[in-house]
Amino acid sequence: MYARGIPRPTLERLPRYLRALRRHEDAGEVFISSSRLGAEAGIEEFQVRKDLTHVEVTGRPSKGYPVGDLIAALRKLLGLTGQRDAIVVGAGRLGVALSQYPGFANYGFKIVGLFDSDPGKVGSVIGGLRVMPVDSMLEYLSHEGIAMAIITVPAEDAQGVADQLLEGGIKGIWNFAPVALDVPPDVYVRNEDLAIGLASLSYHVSRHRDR
Amino acid sequence: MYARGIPRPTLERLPRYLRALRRHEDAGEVFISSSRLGAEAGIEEFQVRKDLTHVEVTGRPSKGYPVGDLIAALRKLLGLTGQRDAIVVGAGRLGVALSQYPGFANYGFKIVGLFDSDPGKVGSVIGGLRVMPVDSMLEYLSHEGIAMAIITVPAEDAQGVADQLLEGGIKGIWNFAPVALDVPPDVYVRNEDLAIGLASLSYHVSRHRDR
DNA sequence: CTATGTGAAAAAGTTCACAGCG
DNA sequence: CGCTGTGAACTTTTTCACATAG
Repeated sequence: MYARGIPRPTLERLPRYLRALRRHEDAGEVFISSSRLGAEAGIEEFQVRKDLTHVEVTGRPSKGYPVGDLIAALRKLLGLTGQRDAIVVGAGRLGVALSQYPGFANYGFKIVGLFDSDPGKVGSVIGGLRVMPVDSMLEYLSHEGIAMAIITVPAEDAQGVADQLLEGGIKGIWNFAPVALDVPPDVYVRNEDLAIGLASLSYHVSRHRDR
Repeated sequence: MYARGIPRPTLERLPRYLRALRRHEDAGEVFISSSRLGAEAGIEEFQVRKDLTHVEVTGRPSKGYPVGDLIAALRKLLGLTGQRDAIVVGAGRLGVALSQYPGFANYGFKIVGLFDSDPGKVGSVIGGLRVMPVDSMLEYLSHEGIAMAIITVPAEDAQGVADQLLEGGIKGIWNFAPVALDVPPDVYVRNEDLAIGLASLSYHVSRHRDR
């Protein structure tokens, strides 16, 4: 019912509801129950109801939640209505993959700039984006008013890049470099160390063997 | 002190300790304190100590934790000593990026197979890996005894791929397709919807604007 | 009779504070 | 002393159960 201070785990689940809801909208369904929504998102139904408590939408007993309204409310809540442009710093394989990742468009996100420090990469056009020199990043940001950036540079360069992003007014950083970034508290950093994903698989698989 | 049932958040932090510890080992340091380790991993020191409770290593008052022993224990705990080969299904940009991601090698992980259903991709060699047809995957798995797989195919193909992986004896799946997979309970699935990352940034950035 | 919304209970995880060991 | 290890307090999140609304 309120929009502030949503629990982190809830926040991670909201996009999954949104995804499932869109399929229902496409199918022309007007209401969806928490149990149905949960089944599609892989989440328990009472968790769904609890999560939706944080959204400005109320369900109807015997019917469920209004699909269209819920989508609109989730989009608003997740900030998917405002400025959604982001840049990628680091035109390696991962940076390139992310800069063209089709899944982002589904949420209205657009990668509008791709930067690299390698002169051999700068100037080339990758998937419709021209690779720009990192040196020009600050100037670029000062013109464009972009709030989100993705870092896919090597660990040793990440802090330097982050410093420039901050100077350029970036308020949210998705950091794929395996290093802890030092930023002021008003800037949100989401760390995504891909190796942790494999390590996690590895742990579970090895426990599996032990049994 | 025990190795079973480690809390999920702890498990996600262990690889970060491992990363920091290796830097210390390289620097020739024999002991490290929880405060130092925490600072490098970006984690509070009491959290570090609590987490290390789950590891078969004990620190020494006034000195800290033995770096070498701790590394060995973490590696063992995370299953980084056994079979660490994995395959990638889906040779799109993301699949290719992951199949060559240098960060995996740091943990001893190796991507040994790359599969795709597109005949136009099959047969080409990408970063030393030959793209193999998905049709041959089951046979491949039955020979190789691989336990981990990464799915980067489109959402609509993901369940079909997962079914084949299960049949091939895969016990851990890292799923980048934005869909909930249906698998038996003894198979571990880690879902990684990249759009959630951007949505999360977006939420925090938009709250930032509101203030 | 079905499905929401929510207090209350339970579980999980974090933080603290400090006893105790080298 | 310095730094670990951990019980206990606290906080957050999940789970449950059920009154309530259409």
